[in-house]
Amino acid sequence: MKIVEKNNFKIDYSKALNENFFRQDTKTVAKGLLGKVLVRKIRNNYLTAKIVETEAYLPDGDLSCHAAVGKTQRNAPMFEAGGILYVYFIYGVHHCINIVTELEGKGCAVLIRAAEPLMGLDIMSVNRKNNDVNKLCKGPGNLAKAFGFTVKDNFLSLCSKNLFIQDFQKNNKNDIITTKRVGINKSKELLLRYYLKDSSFVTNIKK
DNA sequence: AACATGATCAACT
DNA sequence: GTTGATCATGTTT
Repeated sequence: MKIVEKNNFKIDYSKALNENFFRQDTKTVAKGLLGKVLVRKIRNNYLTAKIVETEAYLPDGDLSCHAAVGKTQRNAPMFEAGGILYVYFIYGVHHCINIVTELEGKGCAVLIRAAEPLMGLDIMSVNRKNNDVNKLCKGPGNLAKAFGFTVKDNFLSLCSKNLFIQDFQKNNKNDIITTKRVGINKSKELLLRYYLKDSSFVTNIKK
């Protein structure tokens, strides 16, 4: 396997998170994913980016969670056991990727909202039709587009050599900011958005 | 009718 | 530079 390295990050499948990580409490997973690296291999190329912003969507008391309406064709992946992908299409234009959490039947996930591109920037730029590194994976729609995720990728395992989350940066509690979630109208008062304080790759929210 | 968004453009500091 | 209006567009309710 070709050695690939960038910003002190080196792909190492032995450091991939296993199912047990994703099957924890959703808030724990959402916070825990910050600083870790999303790795996807497509057509023998690696795309990698450090996760800097997430949102939790909870199985109980969260009307904004897609699973709150019960199991449907669209949200079916959310009811599987944690550790797989849930991708949905939104506003007729964008895809958003989520990592399913907790146990089978629960209905919850973590939305990946932004990441710091590390490797495969050339391919991400082509996918995005944009060369601005700062913005390649800024925002859930942009992130999914940079990585080439679509609804066809629903149910994909996040514990495979072609798609996994690699342990990387350790955060202090002070490094993580917690706020209300973005772009929702139900259960909007819940503080379930998390991001790394000093990252310039987090989405800029306008009030 | 609403939607877990983003690009663009006009008008303003 | 920033801010706010507008729009693109498919799927779900």
